[in-house]
Amino acid sequence: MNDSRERILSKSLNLFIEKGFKEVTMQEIVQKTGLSKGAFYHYFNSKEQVFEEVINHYYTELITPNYYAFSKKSLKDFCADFLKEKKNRVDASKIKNSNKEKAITLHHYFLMFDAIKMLPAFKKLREELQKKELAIWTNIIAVAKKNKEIKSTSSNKDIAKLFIYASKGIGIHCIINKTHNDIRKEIKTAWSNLYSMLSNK
Amino acid sequence: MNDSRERILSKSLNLFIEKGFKEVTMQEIVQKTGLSKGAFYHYFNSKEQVFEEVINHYYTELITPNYYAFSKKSLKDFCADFLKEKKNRVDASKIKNSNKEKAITLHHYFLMFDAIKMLPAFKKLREELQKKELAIWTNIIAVAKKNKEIKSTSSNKDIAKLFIYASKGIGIHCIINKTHNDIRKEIKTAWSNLYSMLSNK
DNA sequence: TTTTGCAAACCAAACGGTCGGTTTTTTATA
DNA sequence: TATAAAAAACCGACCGTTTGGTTTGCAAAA
Repeated sequence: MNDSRERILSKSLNLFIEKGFKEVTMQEIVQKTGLSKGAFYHYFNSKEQVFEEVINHYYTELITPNYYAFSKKSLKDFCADFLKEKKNRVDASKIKNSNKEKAITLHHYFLMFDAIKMLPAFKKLREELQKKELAIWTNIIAVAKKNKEIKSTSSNKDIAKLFIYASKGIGIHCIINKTHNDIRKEIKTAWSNLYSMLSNK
Repeated sequence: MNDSRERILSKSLNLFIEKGFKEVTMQEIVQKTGLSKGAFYHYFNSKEQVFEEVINHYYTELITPNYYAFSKKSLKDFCADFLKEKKNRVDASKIKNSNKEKAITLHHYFLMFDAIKMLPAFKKLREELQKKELAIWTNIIAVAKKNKEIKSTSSNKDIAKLFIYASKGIGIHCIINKTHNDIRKEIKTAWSNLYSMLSNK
């Protein structure tokens, strides 16, 4: 693909993450890319269009887990795989975008909200991903029950939800309080606590 | 207090909730209030100032739980009280502001993020509230352990976190997926699942 | 007569976007 | 392989609109 075009996409993404869609001005985009407004509008019809492409090309894959990498036999392994895969995914997107940021920040959340607001397709994708996530967790819980890895009177789905909700709660909590570096650790301990409550002690 | 001034505050709040700080324009504010720009700037120095006052007077109390209303003896009661008090609080703010909205929406989150970004005092307040929340949960968990209401090898704090994180995860999850009406129900079942996992069955 | 409450006209700056034109690169042809 | 035509890449002045904010003036209350 064209070099300048890619440059615009890349620089725009950084700006969007930094400040959100509305707060980024054309001036800034043009300035960061080193191009002119004319050049920009040669490649894109509008600011909205860059945003949409940026979200589709970059952000979508950032939030899409590769479920095939997860263990399907042990809940304990599944949890570990989940965290590992997520870390890899985030790291990969950082490298790809040569972003110096060390972690997902509150700004990433803003951007996701912008995307949900502005792009119905993205919103739908997210909803489907969440359904899939719940399904896959429910499945591994069922397996773990059968294997006697855990035991509980709660339904598989309800247990799955506890794992998911805990991680999400930790997510916003750490991001809002700018303790991003603790996210993985915090999720790990939360999950292992849940696990020990479920395993027959 | 002056009538027009209050009117500006009230209408601005609704607009801020609907669209977020940046997206609300002066035009809209004066239009909704039925006043003129001159009138607005007679009472306020800037858009930022209204925002700050709106957050301080209305939003702060919306997010501040009245912990005295909670049971200090039984975890089960504490959970119920927590949900009931939260409902009351949200309802009260709705009545006060004659807001027709049925539930906290994604926009409320946006607004909170705006407030965190723009108002350091609000950010601090939130952080303190969260610390307090964790402390009070940890305490009730300790009590419940002593009472043999629950039993677990996990630390009180870790268990407290599970309850808190679950509710927060459910919060964003429901809000993003526009299933606001399920929040209370969802939290209830999540907590009761946690509870049953902790109580000696 | 002074202060309060407000309206309307007004302002500079910033916004996203356009447009006429120039330079650079690619392609076609002789 | 030289050259002309065409297309793609690019520039920056400019446009109309909207932004948050100001100024002026005036009617009514104090």
